[in-house]
Amino acid sequence: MGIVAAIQSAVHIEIKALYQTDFPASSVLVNETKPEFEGDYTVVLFALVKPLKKSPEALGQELGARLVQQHPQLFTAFNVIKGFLNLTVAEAYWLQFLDENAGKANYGYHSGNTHKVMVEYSSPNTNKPLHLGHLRNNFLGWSIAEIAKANGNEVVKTCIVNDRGVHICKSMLAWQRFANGATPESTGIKGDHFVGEYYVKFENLLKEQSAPILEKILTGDLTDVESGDQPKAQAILNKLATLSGDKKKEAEDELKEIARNSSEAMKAVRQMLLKWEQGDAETIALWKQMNSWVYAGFDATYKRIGSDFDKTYYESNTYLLGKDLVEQGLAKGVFYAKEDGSVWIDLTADGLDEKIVRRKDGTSVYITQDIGLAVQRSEEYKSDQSIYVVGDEQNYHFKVLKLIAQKLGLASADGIYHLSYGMVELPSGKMKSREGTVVDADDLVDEMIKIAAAKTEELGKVKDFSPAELADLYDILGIGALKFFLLRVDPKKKMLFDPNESIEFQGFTGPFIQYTHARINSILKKIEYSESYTFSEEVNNNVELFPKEKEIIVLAEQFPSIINQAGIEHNPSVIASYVFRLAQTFNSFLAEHNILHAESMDQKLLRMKLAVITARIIKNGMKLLGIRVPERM
RNA sequence: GGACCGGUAGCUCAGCUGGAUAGAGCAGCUGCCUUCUAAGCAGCAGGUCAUUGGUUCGAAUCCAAUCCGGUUCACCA
Repeated sequence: MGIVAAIQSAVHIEIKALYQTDFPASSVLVNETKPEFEGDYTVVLFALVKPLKKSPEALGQELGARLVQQHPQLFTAFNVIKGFLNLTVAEAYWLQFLDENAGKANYGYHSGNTHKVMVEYSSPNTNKPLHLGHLRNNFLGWSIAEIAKANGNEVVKTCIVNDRGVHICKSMLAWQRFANGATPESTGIKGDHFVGEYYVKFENLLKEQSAPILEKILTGDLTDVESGDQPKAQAILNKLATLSGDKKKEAEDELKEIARNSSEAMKAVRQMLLKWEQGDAETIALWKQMNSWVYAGFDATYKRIGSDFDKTYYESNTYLLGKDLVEQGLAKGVFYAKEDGSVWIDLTADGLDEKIVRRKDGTSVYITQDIGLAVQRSEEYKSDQSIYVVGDEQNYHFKVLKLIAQKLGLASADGIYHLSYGMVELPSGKMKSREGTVVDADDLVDEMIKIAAAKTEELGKVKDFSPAELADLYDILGIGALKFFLLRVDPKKKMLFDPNESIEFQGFTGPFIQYTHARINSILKKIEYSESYTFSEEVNNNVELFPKEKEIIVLAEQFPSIINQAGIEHNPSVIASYVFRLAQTFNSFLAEHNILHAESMDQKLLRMKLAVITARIIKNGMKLLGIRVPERM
């Protein structure tokens, strides 16, 4: 039991004893005492004042006295200021805590939760390389999975690869037309980038072809427009003159889209997709070939950034799923069919809209496939929670997904959790692939490692490192900085990626924390501390703690509950903030006190334990973020 | 138009189950390396917590309205 829970429990017991009133322990509000007051933890009394019919001052005095009297092993002093009961926790408690935990390799990690959690993340498209947005997704997904494990859960990491569809055919078509048989091998270009180039080539072709069509449409001439789109185009044209501002822009974009769809290139792409669906040998062969190039590229990137999966699903295998669910839904009356044969669900009662679940041609739409996959996976793994790490532009999609699953009565429905994260934006605005403003993942990682190398060399502390050690260090620092930068903010919120700030190695950054670890490690080495060292039987309750020493212990004691909190909130930034605060506190302590040349043997031993537990928390905490820490730097 | 998310220091972000004088980092300014790594430490300065109203002992936090920004509401995925 952590100290906060212990305080809550003690308050619960003593209030019952004093006033025969039962407050659930968990309802007792316990905060860290602000530095300007005397004490470690504070019980906020206001909520208790009214039911107990006591003044805050009287209640504080009575309760404080009683707590100190009844729990001398926990509390040694108290004071009451306004409605706040500040408690000083016994030094012996802190020392014992330190003694019991400093040697634990897995300090902070929980065990024994029986939940089976599935985390789906990454979900790349196989038509272009990974970019900055994917990095946030990958880092988040990986970290969430680790945090779930650290909370004692069994975790399965999955990935659904979007390996089929119009966008893939675009790259394929461009390759057929422009590549002259070129391959990643023949050009020396990484596979995913190679394929991405053809995607861009296709987009350029499309731009060329659709521009004149759009011009013609705007003159009112719809002869180039696909017959199916003509009524829609006409309707937009009719109201175009009456529109202005955003509405006008929207209408123009729709026309642009129609023009694009009417181009020869798009017709060819749709033809190709049709052939793919029919299993045309040549098309399938090209598709396999190009995807294999992309996978080789992805694998290399995943390896560098430390992403991995227990199970990878491919949309080409799953896109037909969900059909029988439609039948089930119809039978249950959850869905209804329209005259044209399409199948829908009416979610207006839930504040949403009507949603199609099967097209009139009988094929299933994205959301139906997703439900089908959800069912398949939950049957395969029997997980009780599925966390989907997907951008917040799909909030609506997942709301609908969960609702449909619930209405169908699927066992896995309630376990669906959409970990929605905000977009990564640049100082120049949003990343747009069509405008070429995306930050490429590989380039970014290269850049970070390069900067890590430059900064390290500049400091000149690594003269005795071997080339291999150096390369590893630069990796640890560069990727660590990047991961920390992307994970330190609340996932829910959109974030700004300022390149200048991301390469900063000072302050609230990965390298700052890594540096603290290296420093501690260097001290421990000088003390000749080793992992096999055991602290038992060395408890010394006569040591008086300095404020900085106590601060570290108080923080260290919070680590398990921080992990718990991060798990409940699905939020790695909780860990990032905490580890930073701990590192900061330790550095401050180091500036004030000496470990090697401590005032006494007892003091030295105590500080050694502080160093050990701090280093361990940094290491274990950073591991939950997917960040390695160096032994020296 | 409906739904959802956000607006906190010059910048990037914490804090949001209501609690003490709203916190970090960066940038700016002062100090501190013959003493365990200065990728560090100590300090100064910087705020109408978007606005208005409400709820109450107490509101950055809850409610309502307004303003601003974003996302979404496809027989796309």
